[in-house]
Amino acid sequence: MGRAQTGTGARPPRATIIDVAREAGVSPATVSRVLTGSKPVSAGPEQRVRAAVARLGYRPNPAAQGLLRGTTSAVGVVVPDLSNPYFAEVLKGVTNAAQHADFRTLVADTGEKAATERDAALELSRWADGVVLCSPRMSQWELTELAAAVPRLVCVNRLSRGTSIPAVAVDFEAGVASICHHLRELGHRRVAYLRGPARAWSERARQRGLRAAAGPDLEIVQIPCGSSSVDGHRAADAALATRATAVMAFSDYVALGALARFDELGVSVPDEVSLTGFDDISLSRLVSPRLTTVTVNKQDLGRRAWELFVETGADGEDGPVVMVTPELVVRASTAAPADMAGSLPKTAVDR
Amino acid sequence: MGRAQTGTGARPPRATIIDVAREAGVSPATVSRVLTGSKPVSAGPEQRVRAAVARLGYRPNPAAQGLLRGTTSAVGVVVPDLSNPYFAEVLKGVTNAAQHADFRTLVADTGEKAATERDAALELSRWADGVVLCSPRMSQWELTELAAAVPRLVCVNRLSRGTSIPAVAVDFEAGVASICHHLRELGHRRVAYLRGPARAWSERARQRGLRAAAGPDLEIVQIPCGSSSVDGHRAADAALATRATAVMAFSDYVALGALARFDELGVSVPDEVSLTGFDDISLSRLVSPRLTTVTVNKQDLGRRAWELFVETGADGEDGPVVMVTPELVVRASTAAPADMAGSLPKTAVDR
DNA sequence: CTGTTAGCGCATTCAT
DNA sequence: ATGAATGCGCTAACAG
Repeated sequence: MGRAQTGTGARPPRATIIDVAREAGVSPATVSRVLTGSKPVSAGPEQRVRAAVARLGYRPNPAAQGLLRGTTSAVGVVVPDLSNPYFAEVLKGVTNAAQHADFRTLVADTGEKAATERDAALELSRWADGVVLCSPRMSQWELTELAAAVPRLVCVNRLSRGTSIPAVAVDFEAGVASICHHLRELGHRRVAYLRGPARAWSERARQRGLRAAAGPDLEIVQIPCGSSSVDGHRAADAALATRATAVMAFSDYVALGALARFDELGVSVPDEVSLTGFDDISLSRLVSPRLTTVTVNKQDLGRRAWELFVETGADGEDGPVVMVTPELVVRASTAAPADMAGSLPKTAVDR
Repeated sequence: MGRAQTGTGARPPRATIIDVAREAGVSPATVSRVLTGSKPVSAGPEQRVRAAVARLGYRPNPAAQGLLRGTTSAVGVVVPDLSNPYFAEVLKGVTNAAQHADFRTLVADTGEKAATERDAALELSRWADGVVLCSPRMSQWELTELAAAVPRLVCVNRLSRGTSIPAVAVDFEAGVASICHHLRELGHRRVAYLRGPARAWSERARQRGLRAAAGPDLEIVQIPCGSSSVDGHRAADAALATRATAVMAFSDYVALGALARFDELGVSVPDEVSLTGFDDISLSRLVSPRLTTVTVNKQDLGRRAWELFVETGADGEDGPVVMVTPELVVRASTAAPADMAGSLPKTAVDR
């Protein structure tokens, strides 16, 4: 009973370094020296080794190398949800940087469940030299404990005071502040804020920005909401009911959901109500009206996490923290409140 | 010079199975037996081993296990672009299924460059037991050659006639046909098609669907376009210039770009022109008007790829091919052409 | 039921 | 400059 001649049928066993050595008429050690370049090898054997490697299609077994070197040349990335383009972008940033350094990327999706973050990180840490943890939802206490068990743990969008976990994070506080500033300049005095998950570190940071920006000339009304577009869709009515002239969403996703609801309701944006997002996902400039938001380069976030990962390996000293300041991008979803139409000069912005 | 007491400062060396054995007062083999459950172990030693494992926080070294077993319990996934939520979703599907089977996922991003696909797959194949290749752009010839070098290669959205590469793919042909049918039912007779990348397998499949659907009562005008939203934005004017009453986009992304352009132009959808997408990305139901498209469960695609991956390991016989038929979802971006308004009964659909 | 031995594939000693 | 020997951490095959 013969096997198919093409495709996956007959598969020759993988060549080992011994096969190559035999084929080239040298010792395994010489093959290794040629491949790693660790010690000089004279031209003759070198050529024969290279030829044998090519002929056999030999590639060293990473597991064996890892076992010997005690290092894997791999980095783990734990994300709450790969369906969320935000995390997919961060992952891409890490992966690209890692590939550049000849590192592999292992990925785990926790399905937004804080309970599985720990196990996922622990598991990946056995396969990789370290782990990048994106927006971990676990408690501060768990995180600290995890950092003790995982070599080279780097956080994205989660800062931990008192511990030395390296982290790169968006300055949500500053982002929220710039949105508030923008809305106040337009003349808004009462803004509804569509809250994200209460336990999220980024939400708490936003709250700090809100507290700093609130004052006699800017009232913030908090609306429980969530982080998805359907959350935004659901919370839109409550936001409208507050009689606020502007709605500030936790994220672009939430804003887009709210926008869809406003559209269903026949509420015009920005004529009747202004709307802002956060993150500047690609679709925010495609919807109508184009969304005013705050922009952050997610791939860059991932790239910086990689850099931290590399640095951390070097010393293992106190965890450096990189803050990335997002930038306000004013588009068409914000305008002066209806009762002030014409009382302010038109702003010349990216419309 | 003391190290920091918290966080990443002092790190004890990883415990090995020998440490555990010593700690429990047994031999390494017994520890292994307790952990793998390969052979029975009496209660006393078992308890001591478990306690020692917990105390030392021991976890077996996967590299060593892999070396011994000749298998890695990992699967590689190669995608053209992680920024594209389509691929991120497929990746999530694979990852979730893999995690369920206690497999790790390695990911590589080729940056849409066909030239790097081969290397990425080859590289991952050394670290994993096999590779899932998403929408490979490489030539048929390269793909066949790659399949011979990579154990357990599975393709997503790329069928190869003549070879036995297992694959799961969306039935683009049927999807396009159902859109054509829908538009013809509405009364459209002239449709502009915004073409995807000419070399893409999925585009060629769409063309087959188009050829089958075209006829005396349905003319298809081809417009070179691309696969991104900016491509759609750019090609929108040309589509309008054809005087077609409906525009059929290669994908939802392209459609969203075109929609944004129509909005800028003041062209009303669907009153002046109907518009359709393909894929049903989450934002298609949030834009205004909500996009008529064809839906496919991308995570399911990934899950099925995983299943194929598992099956392939079992026999290694001829590659099974799974076709996933997408479903038309009619929303608000399609209607009867303007010159036929009122001449057809309103369709009762998801508006 | 348990301990001892050997070897997975490789890089790195140490000899030559 | 090269070859032979050693061991990374683990599990499977033997012995007891």
